Amino acid sequence: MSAKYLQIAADLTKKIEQGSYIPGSFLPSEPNLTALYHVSRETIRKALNELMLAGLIQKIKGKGSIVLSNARFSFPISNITSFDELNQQEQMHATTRVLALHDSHLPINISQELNLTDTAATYIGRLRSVNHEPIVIDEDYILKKYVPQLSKQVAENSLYSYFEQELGLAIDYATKAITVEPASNKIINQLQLTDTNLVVVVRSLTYLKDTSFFQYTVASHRPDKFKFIDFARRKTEHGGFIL
Amino acid sequence: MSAKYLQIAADLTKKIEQGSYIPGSFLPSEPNLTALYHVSRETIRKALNELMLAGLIQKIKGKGSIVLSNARFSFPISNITSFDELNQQEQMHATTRVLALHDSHLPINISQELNLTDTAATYIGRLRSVNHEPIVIDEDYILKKYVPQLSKQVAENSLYSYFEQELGLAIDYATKAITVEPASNKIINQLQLTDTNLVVVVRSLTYLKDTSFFQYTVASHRPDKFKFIDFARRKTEHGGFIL
DNA sequence: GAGTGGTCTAGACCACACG
DNA sequence: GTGTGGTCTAGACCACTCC
Repeated sequence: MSAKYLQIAADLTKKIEQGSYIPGSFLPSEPNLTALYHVSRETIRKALNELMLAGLIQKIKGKGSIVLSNARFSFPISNITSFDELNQQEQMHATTRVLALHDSHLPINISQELNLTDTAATYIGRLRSVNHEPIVIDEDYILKKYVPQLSKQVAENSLYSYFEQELGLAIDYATKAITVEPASNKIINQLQLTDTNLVVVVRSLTYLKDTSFFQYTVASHRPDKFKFIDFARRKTEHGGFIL
Repeated sequence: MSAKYLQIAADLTKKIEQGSYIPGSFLPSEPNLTALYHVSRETIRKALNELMLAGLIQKIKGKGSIVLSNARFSFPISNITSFDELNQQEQMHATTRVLALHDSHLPINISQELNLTDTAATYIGRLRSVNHEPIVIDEDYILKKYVPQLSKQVAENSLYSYFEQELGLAIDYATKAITVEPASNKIINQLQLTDTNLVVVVRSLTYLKDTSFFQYTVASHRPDKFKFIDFARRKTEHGGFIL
């Protein structure tokens, strides 16, 4: 049983997606939602705040909460969604081929930057394809400390669901960097690049809820298949924040 | 006079940045912060939530709020920060050359997608350079409805500070899409690309606080100079959200 | 003035971590 | 058990929008 405000947020999200609330129109006012859901106003406000963060609504003081549209996240890297979860959402026919799976260590620059001593890791190399077109090469380093063993079968499916559901690991946040770089010949061949030697590289450092570092990933995307969509709210000045 | 919780968030942020609170250590507990700042616990929690969103701390139930580090946003597209604001933050010597400034209209695909009729806009083309190296070509379409006139002088400086401080426009959020595409010959020349014809294209739709569409921007970056860094929290399943 | 969202309070109960 | 963060309440006052 999750928190009330999350249930309310999920319910409102569903109603927006189903069209019960039309983009451009206003949601019921906070006092009205308070009555509808039989909760206090602060709880309603927490729920609406979730919709704000998701870019689904915009609140206007003195007027109300307006339903936004166009907020389509077709490749939401910003939410740590993995390839397999995307696959299900986007209804595309994707395949994953495991190219390598063996014991290894974190790259030195990473373990140095993070000040880690226990760098034993499992290395996984995977080629993801959509409709028989190679899209991205994922290279993962997963710390043995948290995942001692990994099978090829798991690697062919979703690592994240295995980590979370089978191992009970609580994945929580990540820092990601996107750059464009020349690819190695190996990757050029694997992605079947012909016109260019450039790939989009997304490097991720993933952490657990207890802030321990857990996984390093380098994803090399075909540049013509890469798309990243983001919703951003403007920071205010002088130490201000998003609201 | 901004809200208490924002002042507290700004104060805590300052103390983290100054090193009063060390990465890896815990902040004072919420009851302690309540006493320190003489506010209620919910107000403290709103402040801490801002630090969470900014990736500065991580809260662990039953333990406390731990100070994170490593979260360095060297090119935070995800916060709508503009080139000029970045310039000041990053201490780099940057120049802006205005290549074009004339009346125009929004591209048809944009006005159709957004269902706009009043598409009169000012077109601005600008070349941004750092240390005499061309980095990015910005092409802006700014609706005349909100900004009837624009001078070359304003375009050479920060459009955003002009919009916000001179015109009092409240810029609030944007959707952004990042792709990699072949560039036109014109842009290839302007960015002095030699090894490749690919550029990183960041398209932005910017909106005001009242949800009215305001500006369309196409930024074409030299691929070797492009970097995007992001901090992301994991979405929970079944309609769940970030927290 | 009536209705809206923005902020804040003082208290309560719960779940989790640790000794 | 004690301390921590997570949630929720019922009320209050303010600023803004619109009539």
